[in-house]
Amino acid sequence: MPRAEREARMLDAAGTAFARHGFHGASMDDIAEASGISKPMLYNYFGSKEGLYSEYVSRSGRALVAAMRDAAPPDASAEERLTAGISTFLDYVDEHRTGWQVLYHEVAAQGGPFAAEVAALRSRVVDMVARAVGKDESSEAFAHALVGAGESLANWWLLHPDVPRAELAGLLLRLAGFVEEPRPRP
Amino acid sequence: MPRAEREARMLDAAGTAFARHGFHGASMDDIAEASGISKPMLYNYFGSKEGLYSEYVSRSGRALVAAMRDAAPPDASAEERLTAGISTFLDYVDEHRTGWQVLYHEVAAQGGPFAAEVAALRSRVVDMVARAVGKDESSEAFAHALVGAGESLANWWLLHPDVPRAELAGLLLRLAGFVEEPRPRP
Amino acid sequence: MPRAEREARMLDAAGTAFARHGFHGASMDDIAEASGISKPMLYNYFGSKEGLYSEYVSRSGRALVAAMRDAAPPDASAEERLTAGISTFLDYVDEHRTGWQVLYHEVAAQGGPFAAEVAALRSRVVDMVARAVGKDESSEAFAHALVGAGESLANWWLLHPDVPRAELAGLLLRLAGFVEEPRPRP
Amino acid sequence: MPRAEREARMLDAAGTAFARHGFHGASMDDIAEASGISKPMLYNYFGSKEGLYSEYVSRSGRALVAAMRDAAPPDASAEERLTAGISTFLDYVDEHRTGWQVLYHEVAAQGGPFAAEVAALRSRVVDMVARAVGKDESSEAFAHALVGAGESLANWWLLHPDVPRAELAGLLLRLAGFVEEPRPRP
DNA sequence: GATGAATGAGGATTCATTCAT
DNA sequence: CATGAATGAATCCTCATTCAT
Repeated sequence: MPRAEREARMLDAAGTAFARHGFHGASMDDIAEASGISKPMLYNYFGSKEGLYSEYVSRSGRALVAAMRDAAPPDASAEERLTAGISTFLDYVDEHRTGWQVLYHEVAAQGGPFAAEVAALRSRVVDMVARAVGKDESSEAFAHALVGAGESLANWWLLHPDVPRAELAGLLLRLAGFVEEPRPRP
Repeated sequence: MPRAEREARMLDAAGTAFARHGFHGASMDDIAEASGISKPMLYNYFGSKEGLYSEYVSRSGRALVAAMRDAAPPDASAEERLTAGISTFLDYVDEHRTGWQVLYHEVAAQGGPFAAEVAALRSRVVDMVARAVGKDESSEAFAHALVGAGESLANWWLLHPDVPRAELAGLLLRLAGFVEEPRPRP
Repeated sequence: MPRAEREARMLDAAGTAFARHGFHGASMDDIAEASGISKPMLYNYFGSKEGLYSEYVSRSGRALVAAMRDAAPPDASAEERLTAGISTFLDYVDEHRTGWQVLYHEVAAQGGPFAAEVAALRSRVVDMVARAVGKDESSEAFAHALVGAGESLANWWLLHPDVPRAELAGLLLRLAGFVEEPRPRP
Repeated sequence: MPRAEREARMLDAAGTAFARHGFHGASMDDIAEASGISKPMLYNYFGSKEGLYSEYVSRSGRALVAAMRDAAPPDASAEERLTAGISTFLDYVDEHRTGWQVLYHEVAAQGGPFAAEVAALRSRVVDMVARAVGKDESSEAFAHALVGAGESLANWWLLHPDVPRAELAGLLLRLAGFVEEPRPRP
């Protein structure tokens, strides 16, 4: 079996276990068994449980950020870039459910040993959003709010899969201020 | 030492440990030592590690929801209620940092044995928000997005304590659609 | 509450717990709760768990041996004494089921810390039997066998309470050699 | 070290500990240390303390019953079969002292979670004896008495090893009714 | 005298990690 | 390389025992 495939299988099994039970709850025994590869190989490839987790989180996060960054051509308008980013984000969540769960969990675990890396990745997303929505002084806070809204909405969507993706994207765009008509003051 | 104080100390130490290491990562030994009370007492008061965690989460969550519900008089307008709720939420996060961390962490752990209770509490917040922002069909999704925005913003604020609370509240209100002037289309 | 009654209640609860769960399996907490008397009292009266157990075993054993010794007048014949002893023994087992269970359990635990006392009590029973069945050289072994037969039969009887007591007594007497007609060689 | 030998060592140490302290009193720590094998191996091989105990009891019991069943050729007479069974039983007790102690102890612990299996094994012995001594209505009780006599005698013999085995066997046979001359009525 | 409340010590069990083959 | 087999170090939990009131 080629090295790359072995690695992929291990990471796959690890992701499933981490998503289901969390870092502490998942056991190396289970991961080894689920991947069909012996425990010493896990250690040979990833050094430790932390190494394995870190690698999984890191890959998932990089994949998400890269996809969002490449979602729109560099010369696109702010609105186009935001639209493409939102769409790509929702695609990612839909297609990499376990990866997303682990990532989001780590976002929430603010102080842990892996939080730094995830925080850095999330910062890049926030920056993208901030650049797209404008440059005034409060845009960083605003971007944080928008990213949180997107995360929450994505999680809600996983429980309500019938809601069409476009509706969610529209909602987020409206939140971001890209609206035909403002919500009238009640 | 009166029974209530002992209990408070244990819950305090437990909260800190859970916030820092998560449920699995925190050990009853450490909690006992940090609270200055012996392990058997933890079991006498809370029955098990799960019981202790559950009690901590439960209290924190109830306190938050109750505070938000009572934030505005019943005859207040939607905007007033939302404003008061946001303000109360930010107060809570500011004053009960560890409680908030544990709660938010549990929001992210979507499948665990305690998630149900936290999910129920969060639902009540979402409902409050949904009622405040209107009744159209997409308001549930919209409310989820707003709540996520608030959570994310609160976490960001904890890292940037100099930002005045009013600014955050204004931002969230604007997101909710209560704005003097819509963001102009760029 | 008079001291004697308190003691009796504690011993009663202890006997039940010991019979049901064994020495190690029974907990002082349970015994205290079952007797309706607080744990410190148990320690005040019996010093330790071992003390409590020992006292219970000791009383039960002494009661059994005393009853058997006094079962027949001193001038009775061997057969009469044996008959009376067997009958008394069966009475005891029937009426003090828990005491008997604990005693027999201790007989079987040959090496434990309480075995010595129980062994001494049992020796006295064996001696009585030995004196009753005769004085030839093998009578000690023979008496041991008879006592074991009685114990086993008593336990069997507890599971088959419909068998009349007289039948068991007859069987044991026949085993002891006091028979009208010997079992014919098949 | 081959797997079988490791297992044997663990069972050996377990037997000693269980015979000396009983199920509850024996600790897995002690068993592991006595066997020179680490605790996790005990769990790997036997699953739990109960599993270990159960396996030890089960093996000991099966060995005893099998030996007794195969002690005589199938076409032997009742007396021959009984003689052979008694002899085999005494051999077993002599050669597997700890196994016997644990088994006998479990016979006395009438209600525990392992009692059922031991009771079933003992029943088979009782049945063998019942078949050997005849078929009248009281033979079950009689067989129970005889088996108890054998057990008690065996225990006595362990404390008096100088008594020749044949003497004990003769005594038991005589009790069973296979005698040249009945004990004369005193 | 009597008890609610407290704890030190230890028990069963699991897990990340590492060799010997 | 690859793995079956092994373990040191925790972890959760319980229990006999003792104070302070």
